[in-house]
Amino acid sequence: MAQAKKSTLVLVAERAGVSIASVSRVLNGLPASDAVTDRVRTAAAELGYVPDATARSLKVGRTEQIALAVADVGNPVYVSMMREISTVVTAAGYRLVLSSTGSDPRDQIDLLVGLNRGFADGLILSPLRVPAELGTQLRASRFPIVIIGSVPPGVELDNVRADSVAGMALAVDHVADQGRERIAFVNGPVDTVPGAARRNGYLTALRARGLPENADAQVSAKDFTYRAGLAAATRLLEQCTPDAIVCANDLLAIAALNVASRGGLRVPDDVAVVGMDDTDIAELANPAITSVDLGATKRAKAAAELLLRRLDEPDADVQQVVIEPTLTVRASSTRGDTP
Amino acid sequence: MAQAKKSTLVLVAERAGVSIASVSRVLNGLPASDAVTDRVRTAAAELGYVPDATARSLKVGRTEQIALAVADVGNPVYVSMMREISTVVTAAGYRLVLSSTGSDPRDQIDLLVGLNRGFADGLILSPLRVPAELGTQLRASRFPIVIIGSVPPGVELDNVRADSVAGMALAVDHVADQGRERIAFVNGPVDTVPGAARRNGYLTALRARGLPENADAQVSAKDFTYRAGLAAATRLLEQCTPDAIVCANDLLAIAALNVASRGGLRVPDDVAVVGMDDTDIAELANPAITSVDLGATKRAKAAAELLLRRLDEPDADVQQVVIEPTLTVRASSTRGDTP
DNA sequence: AACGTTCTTGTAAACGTTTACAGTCCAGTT
DNA sequence: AACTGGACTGTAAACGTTTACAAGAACGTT
Repeated sequence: MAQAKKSTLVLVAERAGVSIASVSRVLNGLPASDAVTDRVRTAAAELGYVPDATARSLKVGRTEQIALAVADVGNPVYVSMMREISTVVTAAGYRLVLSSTGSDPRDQIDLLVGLNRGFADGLILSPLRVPAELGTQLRASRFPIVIIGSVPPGVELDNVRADSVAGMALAVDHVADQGRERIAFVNGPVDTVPGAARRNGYLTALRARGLPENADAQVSAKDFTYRAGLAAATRLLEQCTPDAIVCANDLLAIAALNVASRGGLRVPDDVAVVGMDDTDIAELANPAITSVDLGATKRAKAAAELLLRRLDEPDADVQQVVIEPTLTVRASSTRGDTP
Repeated sequence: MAQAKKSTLVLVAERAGVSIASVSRVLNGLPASDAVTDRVRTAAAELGYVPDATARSLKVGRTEQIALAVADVGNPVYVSMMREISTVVTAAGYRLVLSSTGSDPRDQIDLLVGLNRGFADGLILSPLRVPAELGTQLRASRFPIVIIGSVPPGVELDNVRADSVAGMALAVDHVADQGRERIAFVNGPVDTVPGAARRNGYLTALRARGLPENADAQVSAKDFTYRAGLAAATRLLEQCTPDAIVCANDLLAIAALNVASRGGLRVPDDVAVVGMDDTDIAELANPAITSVDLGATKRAKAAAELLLRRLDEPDADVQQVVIEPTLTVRASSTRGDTP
């Protein structure tokens, strides 16, 4: 039935009494006489022959692998992206190679030169930070790359983006519509791409609404994590008394929620909390957290499809997709009549 | 500086005026004269030469890739395992290929025959369910495999296991030591490997403690998810009034926590809640959830190291590692004086 | 001065496929 | 009977490396 030795085309060919070309043809469904087809099929089955992926890759110039690089494999947003990308690319017959680019910006560079070794046919990259050298490396790549997030200046690549400004507006408008006016903001690090974008969105939304910007009502966690969020939210509530807290992240939102309610504030009656990304954990907070979905899975799906398309037609026009955010209202922001 | 065409050994050799063998030797650090070394180095740099991974793999018979197969890329436990495995194997110079084996048991089989195509040098497999055919396929594999979880009967493979019985005992003893006697259990599906093991652990712990088994105090969620947990916990609290709820999972635990507190029960005063796996989310529940760490990251690390070791010495003895569980006590189970 | 060492380099084969090309065979034409 | 064409099959060359082997150079030894 199955065996422990590896068997090759020539073994199958010998056993079937044909040339290796014929074996290859039969196994790839190219035309062959019934007699040869039969002999090859049974020989291959008897030997438990499985074609070698590496040899095939070398010959046809494709690895059937797609690389995915995210900053932190553990982050819930990336997790949902990974899951989505994984299903899309495996459905298309590709394997997924996972690279965690960590916090070291050099990792991204290393990855890109690594990509030029040809271990994958294409790359989906979601950079947290965008150092200058990344741009030059991106431009020098021989392989298709699609970016989740914004591309460095001067780089022409397929990319898919969230609309942070619209997302923040959704959050701010939602609580402002309830008559809340002291809308605070718990951000992540401002020197990251999402951190900068969300800060910009928050300020724009405030301005559009005619609400004052108040420096005391803004804090930045030193990370997009729960721990960092606890510290930031504590700081925030020491320096102001908001009636709504908008957060750059669901983890930060849960932190804010817990700090607030442990501090004796009632959520949502005294203060509303709104998160962002609408990850699974938004639902399991108590009360469940209203969250702006920036379309992580949609972005992931779009990115995967963009890459697959470019692998099909390498010379197609560069495409840019923007995913519109949506608001999922839950108990943390609905006074009185909880849904 | 960098270029868009792929350059090969022969291009570098021509430019340096030496043979491809010399280029290969220089680039691999084998002895060569200073003159040749210099010429090759500069030629390679000028051309932006990067060796082709596929060709190298074909020649040396290694892909420098390790495959990881988990049931659900989205599950927090698997996420932390992934993260750990990712760091260990990349530190050792391997890339990580991710396969989600989903719920379809055929996926695992497909993966194993796929592995025989040689796209990876080894596999780390964490099967949720273990159909009979999996055993025969595992035995037939030409490549090193390490199992996270228990191995099918008759299969000799490196593996690393959690000690569910000890873990459950930790949970049950913890609440029983507080004088709680009506200790309920929210499990996941019993037809899964962890589901069965945890159920067994719960019953064993109860017995060891001299506590009665009560069918009404046990429910199984149809999934290890929060949603399923809500339904199961609701059912549980309709059919009994426990003073402690032990859960097979942190997600299930948070569900139980929320159902209980929304039902007017005070946690931990009226009822203690204990989770399992000690994932990140245990900490962000309110109150934070006491959880038994079954050592997911330790298991992941051990599995990765086992695989690396076997890749080094293929004929080493089969090794089996058991990770001891630990209990992290948090607010959800500590009456009165919260830590 | 001839010889053995040692060090360096080139030639060529191999890894396991795919595929262009040429050859064979056979049927159908003229 | 010779010829054309089609359908099939085999030969051999790639893909880009690594590496066994042999050949050559440089050197010290007798």
